[in-house]
Amino acid sequence: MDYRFREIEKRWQKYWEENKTFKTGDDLTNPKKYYILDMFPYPSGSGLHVGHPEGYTATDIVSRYKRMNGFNVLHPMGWDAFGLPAEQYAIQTGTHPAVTTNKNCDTFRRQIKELGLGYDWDREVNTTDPSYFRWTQWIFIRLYNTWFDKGLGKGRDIAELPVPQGISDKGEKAIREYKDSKRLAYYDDAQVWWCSNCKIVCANEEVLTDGSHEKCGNPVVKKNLKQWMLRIPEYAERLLDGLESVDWPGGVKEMQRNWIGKSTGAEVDFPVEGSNTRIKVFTTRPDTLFGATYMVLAPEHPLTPILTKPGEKKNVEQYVVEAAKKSDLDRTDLARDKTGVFTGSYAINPVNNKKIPVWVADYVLTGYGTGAIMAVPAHDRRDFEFAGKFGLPVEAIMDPDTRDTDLREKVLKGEECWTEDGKYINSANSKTGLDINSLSKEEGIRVTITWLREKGLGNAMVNYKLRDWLFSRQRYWGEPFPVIHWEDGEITLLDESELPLELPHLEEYHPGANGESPLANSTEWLYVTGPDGRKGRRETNTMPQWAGSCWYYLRYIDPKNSESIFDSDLERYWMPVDLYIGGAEHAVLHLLYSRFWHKVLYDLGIVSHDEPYQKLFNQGMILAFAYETATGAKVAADMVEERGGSFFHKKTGEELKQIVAKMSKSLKNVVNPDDVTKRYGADSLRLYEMFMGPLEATKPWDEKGVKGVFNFLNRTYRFFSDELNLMDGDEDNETLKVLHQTIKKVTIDIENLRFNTAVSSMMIFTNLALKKGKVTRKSAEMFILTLSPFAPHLAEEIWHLYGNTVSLANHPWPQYEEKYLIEKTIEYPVSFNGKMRFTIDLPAEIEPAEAEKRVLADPRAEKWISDKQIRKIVVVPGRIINIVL
RNA sequence: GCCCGGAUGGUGGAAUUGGUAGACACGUUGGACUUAAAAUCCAAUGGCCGUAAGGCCGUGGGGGUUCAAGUCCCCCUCCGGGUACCA
Repeated sequence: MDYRFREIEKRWQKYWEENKTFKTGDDLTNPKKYYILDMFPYPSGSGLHVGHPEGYTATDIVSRYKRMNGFNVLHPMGWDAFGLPAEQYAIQTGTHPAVTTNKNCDTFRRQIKELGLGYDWDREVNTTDPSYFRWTQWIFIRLYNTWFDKGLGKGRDIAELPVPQGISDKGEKAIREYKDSKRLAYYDDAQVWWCSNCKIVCANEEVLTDGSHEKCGNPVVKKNLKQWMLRIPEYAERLLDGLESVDWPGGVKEMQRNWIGKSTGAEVDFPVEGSNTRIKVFTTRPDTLFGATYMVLAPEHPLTPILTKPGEKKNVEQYVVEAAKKSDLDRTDLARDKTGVFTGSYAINPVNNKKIPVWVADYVLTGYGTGAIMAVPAHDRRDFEFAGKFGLPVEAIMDPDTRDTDLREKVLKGEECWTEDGKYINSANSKTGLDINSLSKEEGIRVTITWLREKGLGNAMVNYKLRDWLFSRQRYWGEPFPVIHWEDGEITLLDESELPLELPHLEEYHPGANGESPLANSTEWLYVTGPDGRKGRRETNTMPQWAGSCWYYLRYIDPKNSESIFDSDLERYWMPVDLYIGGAEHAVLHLLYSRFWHKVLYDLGIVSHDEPYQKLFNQGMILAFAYETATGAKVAADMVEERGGSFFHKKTGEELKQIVAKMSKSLKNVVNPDDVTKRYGADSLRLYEMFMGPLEATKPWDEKGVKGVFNFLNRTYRFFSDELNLMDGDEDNETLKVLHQTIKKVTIDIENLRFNTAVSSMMIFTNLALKKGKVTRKSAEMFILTLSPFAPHLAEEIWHLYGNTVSLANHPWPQYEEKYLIEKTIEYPVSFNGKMRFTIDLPAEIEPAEAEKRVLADPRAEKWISDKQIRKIVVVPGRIINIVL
């Protein structure tokens, strides 16, 4: 019978939809629950590309497998639908982003259904739906009303914040300011890239390396704008700790640790000569204080203008302007030339009372540490380069621990930099009373910190690279903040009962004046009057796209609840997410932000677990073929023709090179799953996505490869759908063995997310069945069940042909039996000096000594031994025999 | 720059996690079927030498550990992801 995949797939998709086959069970007494989650997509206008179904097919297979193993499965899908493209489209066409968004969601939903992916569509969420973002706003209010209690190491309600006597004495305003300084969400100036031509804030990626705006080519500068910020660094330690308990790829954990960037050290105050001002620095190496020969302030440091002497004013001001044009990446790039200017001021090094110059340089960043450093050029590479360039003194305070005498001499003379360990020298001062000479590094650090503390000059300190999270965007298409700015400067949040605060309908989506979002143009929405007659203005910023994706996994649990964010019993049952699959590009930001919110909700007693995602897996990216000329110019795929295995430009006839690149509109190499489904069917697409290679690998899409799995499905369908190929009675021994091997392999591979080898083992079984010509009905049924999570339409069809009247989706998973897998003999490879020469069949249970004897008795061994002395024979039971000559 | 990954036939990949390198596919070549094509089926297919038996080489490059290295260690090259307003 022909494999009529179009008809078959349509039939079963209809069946699943009508029977709600994949509806989540509501039996909370079933202890076997499995919450399996895909990173939900941004529904772009171009629809799905073949990269999306990769992860979705993987989770679908696991879902179906778990369901067949008696699990209560939660497997939902939704849309991360706020975002820039819909807004830009609105600016151009005036179409409301909600219209565009809904259309795109419809396309995505249709495409996903046509792939036979078994989601519970009754739980679909959409971040742009007011009934969803109502709760995003609700969480924001929670963040605003939470402070982090360092003593307890957890977030608490702001009402429980103890206000020091000195502050409460000063009255309401002081108390309010104190509380605001502790809230997890706060409103303050933050630096953003500003294009004065377009009058908008730019994303880093929109700023080109020469500091110009990608869209208009005009230079961008950094500008301070009032922004909402979240104090994620308060949770740094918790975010580090939590990584210990989750089953995530090591690389992702490592990236998160590095991103948090914990470093321990000390903060040290440097008095400024002739002033009461002190410069506070953070250093991981307080033990090198004796080597500090100058100081550096970040250009944006508040003391920069104050410490600049009149004679240096022009230089410094110009330098600060220039620095504002550079990105952090440019500024800290080790390979780049260091720049800086002298302020004219001097600080006093507290350990030896030496006068040291204060410079301004952009290799020091405001956002990290205190925005000022003490420079120890003898023992820090960046400081050494800077000192060399500007002729600043280099004083070695560490005798290098090296055998390279030449290098050691240079270091001691200040001609080389030494960042490794050594013995302290020149590290004592009788007047200040600090002496760390001859101590080890740890002791040096400890003694110096004790000394600093005693003198009131500093203290031990932990610093994190992790910065406050800039949580607002100057956009229309995002969640509005439930915030009112009153004319007297007070900020209040809406009451929960007033949520959701919806977006106003606009005629015009152009940005507002002075970098405000388009919401600033919606005067009716914007201005409010309080019950007391006080006038106020709503927040015009909206939340970033991260906001909706930070907690969507929680809403899936109870998506239609209008009373609360979700039901607690349901949350306790379903959380944590058992398996989360998505792209590695989200390794840090999304996953870190999401964990942060979850921990706050946990501290407030809203969720029951400290970590949201128990197991994480990153699927690799799918690339596509692209073409380039000999000079490396890219050629759009529709301009290329293939002739005899080579590729040529259709117009110029030039021979082109086939390369592998990201799918992109400009290269015209985007593969649409619809085209593949039309030609080969959804089961083929699914199977190919899994067969291409390991789920985590980056791999190129090759249409020819689809043919391979299509052939397999064709053969499988033709063989197993034909009654003539089925027999009653006992199964052939070889068939039985391979069948059970296949079930075992597929079972273990699904558990380990190794789908590519599962598919190949099923191919092996079908190939054998075809060779044998007949299999028993029982074998056929077991095989079809094994195949069903991968090619569900085809499997349901054959299952139905075998006389079953209900879907196999809830049929128990086939069990393999070890007794069919036992081998009586093992084919041992025999190698001489590690080179395999021949194989020998030996009983599986053979003793090593007996194996040795049998090998040496084999005539083929003679040739390799000849007259040589046998030095050793290694027999690894079940594996190999190696004879060392 | 910094952090995290990766590199195996003409191509995608497999390799019991230190034990026969190339499973399973694609492609190619030859054959069968056909008036022909498609589809399907059968066979061969890492490179080099050889009629063959067989031999030598071979997992990005260089070194090392081991009876044994694609797998472990050190150094290098190239490619990909992230780099906080793309999400």
